[in-house]
Amino acid sequence: MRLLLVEDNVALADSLLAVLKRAGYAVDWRADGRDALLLGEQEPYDLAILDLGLPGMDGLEILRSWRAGGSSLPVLILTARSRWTERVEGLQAGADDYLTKPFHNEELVLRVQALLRRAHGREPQTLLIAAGLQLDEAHQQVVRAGQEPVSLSASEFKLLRYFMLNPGKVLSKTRLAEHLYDYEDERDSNVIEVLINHLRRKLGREAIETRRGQGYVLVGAGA
Amino acid sequence: MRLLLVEDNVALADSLLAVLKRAGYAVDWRADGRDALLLGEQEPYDLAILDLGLPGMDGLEILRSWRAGGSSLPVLILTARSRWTERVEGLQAGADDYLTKPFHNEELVLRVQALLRRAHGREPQTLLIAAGLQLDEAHQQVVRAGQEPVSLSASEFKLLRYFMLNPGKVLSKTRLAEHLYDYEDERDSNVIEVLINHLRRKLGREAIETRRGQGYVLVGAGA
DNA sequence: CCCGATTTTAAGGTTGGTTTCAGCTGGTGG
DNA sequence: CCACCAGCTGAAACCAACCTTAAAATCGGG
Repeated sequence: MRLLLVEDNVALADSLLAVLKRAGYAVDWRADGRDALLLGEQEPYDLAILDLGLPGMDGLEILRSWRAGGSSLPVLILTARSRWTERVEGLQAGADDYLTKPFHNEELVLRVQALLRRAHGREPQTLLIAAGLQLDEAHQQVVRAGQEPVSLSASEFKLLRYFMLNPGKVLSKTRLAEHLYDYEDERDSNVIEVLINHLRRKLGREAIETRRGQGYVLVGAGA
Repeated sequence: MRLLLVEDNVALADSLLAVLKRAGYAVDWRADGRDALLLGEQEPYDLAILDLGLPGMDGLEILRSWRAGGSSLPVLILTARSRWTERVEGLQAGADDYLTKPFHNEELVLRVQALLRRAHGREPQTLLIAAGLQLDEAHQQVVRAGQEPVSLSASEFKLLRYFMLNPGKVLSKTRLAEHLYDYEDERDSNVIEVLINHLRRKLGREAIETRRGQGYVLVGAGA
């Protein structure tokens, strides 16, 4: 799988490069819009990640230009939260998905995976399986092996997904909070505790163990 | 292994130098940011340790500059007080790990080891092995060769880790206390004795020997 | 704009880890 | 052999982390 990353912020680009490579993709990076435009036409990429605030040539122009040339290259757009009207424009211009900054690395990888699967004609398989649970991204619900589906709220879902991405690991409250809320403000609250409580109610008390002073673990296979 | 230490506080730098050298690394030290920037570009270091509060040029700038130049030098960041926005910036700027001051010397050495291993493609192994025990930092657990994992409380764990970092050595109660509690007031209590008692209960009575008037030793391999 | 659902805050209760304490044990020197 | 001192140990007291519940704020759809 070969990706093209178009991003002018060097620091961010570097970090994304690292993440994507670790996720097993070959990634080319361009900071300049014009370069990217050409590259995207010439090289057989499987997907492009496009930042909208670019020097030289705007991300949207690049996208429109590709689409005008008949390319169906899957495109994931990165946009700052402040201007999410861009998102609409982006989708109209032919983007396949978008992600607002700041975002979490896991989120990006998930989107990329989903897009690639979709591009390969497969149903974007959205079932994440761990600890005896199946998590269905499309319907925001969870199923325990052979039981009724459980419906979760948005944040319960996010939290559980993070657990399922790290099965068996001890996750600190801080880390969970960091993942749930796009970094920024430090929170002094017990939101996480409350959410854990909700999850335990819905999944069974034993599903999540607490390791005092360290964090929580989603426990294995379980009955 | 050759490290670059960038730290402007002379006292701290001195102490870190000593620690790192004792751990078997060759270390160059620079207090000035600009110097460090150049050095990091010119010399083939295996890892850099970077303080964020620097005169001349900020640690983050240095890091960004290195990354912009294409360097993949592993970087460990030191930051005061868990001002975690700094930390996020740091990681985004391409740092590989961070440590908040104050920290214990052993902690630093452990991180450095982990980073070096990771940089060499190995799984960042978190298993500390000594005296027939395996100590797993990630899960805060201890396993005796081929037996059930033993669950330890936070302070029991810290104490045992210190023993395992100094296998076979006689450690005085004072020294253990110093290590357990960030060098504050001299305590007149038997906390250590109590903790030793707990450890003996969980690991077996013979695991720790008493040297009357001197301290304790974690005893060797055997049964 | 209103209503129901979700998210966040707040408060009090519970649990379990840490520290202290008091009495005990056993080695050591006189 | 005794007295003393370092260390041992169980239990109480204390404290911080965590749980739980409910009410307040916020969000989203109609």
